[in-house]
Amino acid sequence: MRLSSFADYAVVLMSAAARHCGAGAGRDPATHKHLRMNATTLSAETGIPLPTAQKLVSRLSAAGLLESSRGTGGGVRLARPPATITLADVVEAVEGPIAMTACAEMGAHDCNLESDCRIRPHMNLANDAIRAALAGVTIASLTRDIPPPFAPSEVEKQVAL
Amino acid sequence: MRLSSFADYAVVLMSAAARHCGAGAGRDPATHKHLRMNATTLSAETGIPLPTAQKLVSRLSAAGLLESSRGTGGGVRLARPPATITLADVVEAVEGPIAMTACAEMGAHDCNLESDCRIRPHMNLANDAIRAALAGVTIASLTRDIPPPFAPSEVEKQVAL
DNA sequence: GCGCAATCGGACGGATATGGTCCGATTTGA
DNA sequence: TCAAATCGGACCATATCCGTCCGATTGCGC
Repeated sequence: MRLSSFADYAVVLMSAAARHCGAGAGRDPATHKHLRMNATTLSAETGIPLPTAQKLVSRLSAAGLLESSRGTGGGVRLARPPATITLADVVEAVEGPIAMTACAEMGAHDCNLESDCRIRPHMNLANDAIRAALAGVTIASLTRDIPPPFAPSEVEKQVAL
Repeated sequence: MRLSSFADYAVVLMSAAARHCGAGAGRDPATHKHLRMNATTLSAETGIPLPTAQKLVSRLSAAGLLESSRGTGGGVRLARPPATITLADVVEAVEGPIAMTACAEMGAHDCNLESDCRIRPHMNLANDAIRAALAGVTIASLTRDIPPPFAPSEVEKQVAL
């Protein structure tokens, strides 16, 4: 009943990305510097190990939450406004569909007594409630509240910052 | 974001136990047969592998959800009325405290920037919502609805019943 | 009072999934 | 055209979880 550390990291990473470069923010015409973030920058800022950050960027891009540009000066940026991205989106991007029981998954019909299952509708109800809870929190809301520059939710085994 | 198969099984097992022997149901004075369920019976009825069912019984007993009696004719029964046992209780019994992030756990203070964490309160909010969703479903509600004698929620790799 | 049988309880080993590391493919800028 | 920097995917170590087994304990029958 705990989300994977990947999902946890993903939330932190998306939050950091939202703080620096919103959707549509290409490059600053004045400074001519890129507003995009790359995996290295995000890693340094959040404390997430670089390889893990790269993997997360990859998955989040594949899920359509980040837009990536390759080559020199490339990087990633949010594909949508932070207010339209929810925790449910992020979690599903890295962990797959939110389904507490295997029953609840899309095309899963492995349950041998599926038609007679009494507790399944209740499970689905709870499942929907959980998804709604996650969908109620947007990335935008995570960037508000407290000023400090960075704030990893958990960097347990990270000794040195 | 999926609960372990242990937790899934535990729900099925508790549901089966509630269907047969409610709290306080000792032995039937007429038939002189025990109303208690043992791990073997529960296993046969739910399709849960016997060793796993034993393990679940053990954990659920330790958590105070089941009362176990050893020796010949022993077995287990619900420690409380089914209406007072929720999915949250069962899940916590077998999976530990419901905490999406490591931050949210009881005595976890591993986050190196704990005081500055901006997303933690939001996570806790979502966490509470999830727990509330699970706490809203009682074991008693799982025994209603549909008549068939048994109904495992998922017995994926179980070929023969 | 004693032995037996049945049960719970904990310990061990294998398997799956996760997290971390590395190298190659691709693209932009000079 | 060359070179640098980036994303993308493949590989391996680790940890957790699941399934199996054996021992400890208790109550019944003799």
